[in-house]
Amino acid sequence: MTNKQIIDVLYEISELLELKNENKFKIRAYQKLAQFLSGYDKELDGIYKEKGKKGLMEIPNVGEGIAKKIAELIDTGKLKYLEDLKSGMPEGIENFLKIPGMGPKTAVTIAEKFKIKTVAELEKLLKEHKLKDMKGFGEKTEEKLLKGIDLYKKGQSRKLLGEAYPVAMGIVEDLKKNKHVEKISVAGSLRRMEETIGDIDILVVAKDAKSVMDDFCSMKIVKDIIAKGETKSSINTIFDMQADLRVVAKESYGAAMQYFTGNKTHNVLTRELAVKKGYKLNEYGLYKGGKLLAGEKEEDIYAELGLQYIPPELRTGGDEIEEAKKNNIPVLVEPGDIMGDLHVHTENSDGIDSIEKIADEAKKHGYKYMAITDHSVSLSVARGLDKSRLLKQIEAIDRINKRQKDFFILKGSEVDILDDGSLDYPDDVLKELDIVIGSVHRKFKMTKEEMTQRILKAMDNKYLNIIGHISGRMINEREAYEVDYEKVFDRAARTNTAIEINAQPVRLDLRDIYVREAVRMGARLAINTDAHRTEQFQYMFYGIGTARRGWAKKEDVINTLPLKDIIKWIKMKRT
DNA sequence: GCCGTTTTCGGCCCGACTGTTTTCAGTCG
Repeated sequence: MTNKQIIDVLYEISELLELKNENKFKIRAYQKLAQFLSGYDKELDGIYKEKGKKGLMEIPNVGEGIAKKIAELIDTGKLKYLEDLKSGMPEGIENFLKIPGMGPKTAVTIAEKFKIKTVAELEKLLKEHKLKDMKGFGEKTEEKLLKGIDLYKKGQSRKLLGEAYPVAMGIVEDLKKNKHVEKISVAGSLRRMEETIGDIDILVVAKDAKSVMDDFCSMKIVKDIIAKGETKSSINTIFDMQADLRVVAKESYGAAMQYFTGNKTHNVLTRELAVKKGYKLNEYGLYKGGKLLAGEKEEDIYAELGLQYIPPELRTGGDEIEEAKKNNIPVLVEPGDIMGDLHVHTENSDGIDSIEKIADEAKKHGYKYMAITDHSVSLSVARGLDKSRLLKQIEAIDRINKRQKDFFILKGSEVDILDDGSLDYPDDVLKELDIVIGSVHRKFKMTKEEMTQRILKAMDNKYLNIIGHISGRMINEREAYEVDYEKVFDRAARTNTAIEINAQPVRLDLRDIYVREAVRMGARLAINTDAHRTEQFQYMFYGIGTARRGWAKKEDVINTLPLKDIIKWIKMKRT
């Protein structure tokens, strides 16, 4: 049983309890744990099989009640408690909760009164105005729910970080034109650099809030206005993403940033900490009695709570607050630390730009080096290079390198890791290269054990320096194949092989929770864009965000090294 | 249902906006 399956069950229970109008703290207990587990890098299945129920109870937010349920789930694949909850419910009612604007109260009332099970039936009722006579139910509510059903039908899957960020930046640029805007920033999951984004949160400091609200609600990309108030507005955009704007006074900017950046659990934890100290924390400031202790700067809020500053990417409601108490938050890797990109494709395989153009672009990004890593011979769909084409490319790169100072192109390849773990070029070809990435591109459906052995064997090749996009996942498109990460990281640390954080928005692979595990185990990372055109160099930003979410420091990442040190590092494995 | 420099019971974060409410419930983040 995977963590994800358990997390889904926990959420399902919390939804059903909500529908039953159960104690809200009980509901929160399930949600809290579900959220905690989504950032947890250990497999519950393994913990239970090794240490039993007791082991489960060592996990934060797991007590006796839930430990018992998880144990039953792992043992039998089923949970009686959940089935009982479901059996007392109108069938299909959980779907109603997925409609924006529809909460548990409305869902239960409607389902019970009209005996309907599907969203289609609900839509029909709404269109026939059958619900209008219900208490507290007017025309506007009817309209709101119909809009909600439209959104539901589109399947509001979360957008990729790389899709949402440019939209958010567009909004920021638009709003900056308003002369009342003193400060503006993205917040929420975007600022936390989550791999997928539900909606765009933007925070503004302005004296004339109304004028900013007006501008926000009349932007070209506005599809419809969900809410418009004095300090808060929400819109739907033509990109099928919701955007929320908050306007606060200057003295509350830090408090508001703190409040709108943390995920729900992080915020609850910080506010609980405030209460324990006899303070109150809200989006306007940290207060003791009526007195404002901190508000303008985010840093001050954490300091007054007795915490080290917690970077946005770490505010996930995991153990970051405990670590901040102990001053254990590391200095995380930053964009300025990156010295070069080690995974780039050219027109010679499935990229579109020439080596020269790519090199020029890399220099513009302030890089000191880069690696050209086209595909290897087996990957014919990507026009992988055979030996003679690869040797020709090597010569070409040598010629270009002779012409330039202060920038160096490493001759590389993204070599296929074949089914048996051998590499797609023989060693006498590999040794002509400066750097080698090994990637799995085919035969994803192996068992976990087989896939792990395949990758371990590849790492034992002394010419292999980096494992590329290790899980093969494509967010919202393709599931990751299973790998035993602990074994891979251990081997990586011992063989001087780096694990890639592939910065393509659809990949972000190695993902955040495993980055942290890799760092703990002493494996090095390489943050690469896997660019197939020069515009994709900007993806580096997303890769760094993922690294930061995994608590990675500059020294954990090989492409923060100066050229001579990275060459030294590669040679270490070859000798 | 979890949790404890307020330990085994009694707490458990805080506020904005909307619709239809004549004082507030429901939803959302």
